[in-house]
Amino acid sequence: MRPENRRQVKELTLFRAMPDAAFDRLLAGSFFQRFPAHVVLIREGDLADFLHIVIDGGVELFSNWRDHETTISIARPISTFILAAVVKDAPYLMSARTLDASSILMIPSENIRTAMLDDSAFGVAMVDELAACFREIVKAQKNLKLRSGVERLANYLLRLDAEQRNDGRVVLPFEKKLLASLLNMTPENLSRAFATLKPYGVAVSAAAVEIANPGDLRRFAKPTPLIDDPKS
Amino acid sequence: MRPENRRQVKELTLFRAMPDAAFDRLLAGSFFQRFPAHVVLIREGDLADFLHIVIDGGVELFSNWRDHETTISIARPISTFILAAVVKDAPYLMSARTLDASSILMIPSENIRTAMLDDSAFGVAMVDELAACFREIVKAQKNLKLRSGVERLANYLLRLDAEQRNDGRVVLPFEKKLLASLLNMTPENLSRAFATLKPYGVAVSAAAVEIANPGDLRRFAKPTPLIDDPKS
DNA sequence: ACAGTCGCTTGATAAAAGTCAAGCGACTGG
DNA sequence: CCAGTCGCTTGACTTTTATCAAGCGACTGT
Repeated sequence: MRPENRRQVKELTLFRAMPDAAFDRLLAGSFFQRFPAHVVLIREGDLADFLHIVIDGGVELFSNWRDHETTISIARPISTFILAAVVKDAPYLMSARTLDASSILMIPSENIRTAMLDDSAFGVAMVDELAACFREIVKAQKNLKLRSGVERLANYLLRLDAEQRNDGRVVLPFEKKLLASLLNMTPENLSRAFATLKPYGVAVSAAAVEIANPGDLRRFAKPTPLIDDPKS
Repeated sequence: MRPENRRQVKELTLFRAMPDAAFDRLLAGSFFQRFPAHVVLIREGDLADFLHIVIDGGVELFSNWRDHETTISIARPISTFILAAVVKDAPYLMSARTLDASSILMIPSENIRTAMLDDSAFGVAMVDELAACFREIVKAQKNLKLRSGVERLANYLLRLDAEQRNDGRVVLPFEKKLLASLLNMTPENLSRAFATLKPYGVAVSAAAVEIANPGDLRRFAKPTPLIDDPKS
């Protein structure tokens, strides 16, 4: 791991308040590793030996049941994933695979748990992180239960537009197939959902999406901070 | 609040390790209140002033968007709810209403946050609680995204059967209307879902459900600990 | 006792989402 | 260069789910 990466990780709210020496102890026995795209990092049901942190690239968290598979979320740098399994010392509930070539830092679960007991500020940071994760997934749950597929897509596009701030020109950050799985629809259905949004000024060509008039789309999508605002 | 109630709350994993004096400080400024059925305790979007704990009765956590409403979860004694909003000092993401006549203990958010800073063992307990909540809702998400309505019902019945341990005789703990909302279907559809399960030995009469042969239902429902086991 | 409401069920119908099949264009490896 | 694969789209069709309407029985308040 390059010193710059160490610095980036240390900047996470989770570790920011930690004394340098404690952070070094935390990292003892960690691995920093580069993986190619589409490598499975974690299989659901396995025991949570390591806390994972995406330093570079991207990771898909997904799950299977019978012959179905669904994407739960996408982890982008710099962020942790599967924190909850680590603190509970329990089996992972989700699998994880790299989206692109990615750098991953793996910290032994044991280190996290002991650091938490030693350092109450770190405990507080963990509480904060877990609460944030919980709220994210509650929003995802509401999104899923209260909205139709087309509505989920419309609101997703508005979020991208807000993130990318490029005046209605949005580029999808990954394959449509994956987007479909994240939004809980089939790829065929996603295609049709884009077509449905055409009258609201949405034009797609490959990964580039143009939102002619965000106001129109907004009136259709009816976003609310209690579902769509990443903070809050 | 009766001394017995205090003892029950103190028994929660969240508070168990806390010294008695600290627990008293935590409860300073708390309210213990009885509410009739169907009273709204919390409105989503409001600021999280209090941590709520169900001492008796039951509470439905739900959410609205446009003209839709959905149940996110049910809180039964003795348990906390909306913990995440409290620690983030953020708006509630869900509304809450009593299901039956209920006793609720309300602890000022501020007390929780200061207790967390003062007492690192309490911080650890909070981490544990939040991680458990997170894992619960991840399972709910998988349940929702990977299974059909009938499959969700079948697995729900199996869980009730395991909880109630009454040899295939199960009693639904609340109205079918609410169950439908929890399972993300309409009441009409829930009726039909019960009918669909008839060939697998499921017979309904009002709130009483008889599972003639749990093995049959199990083969249909294909439960997995990674979705259906409340612990794990 | 009675009208009124409410929870639940059933049937008919409509809308949403999934499946199957085909085709197109981009990339990939021999 | 070419065959093969893969992501994506479109069309036809099926299945699932929601909506609308009606009816039944239990409970409620007058």
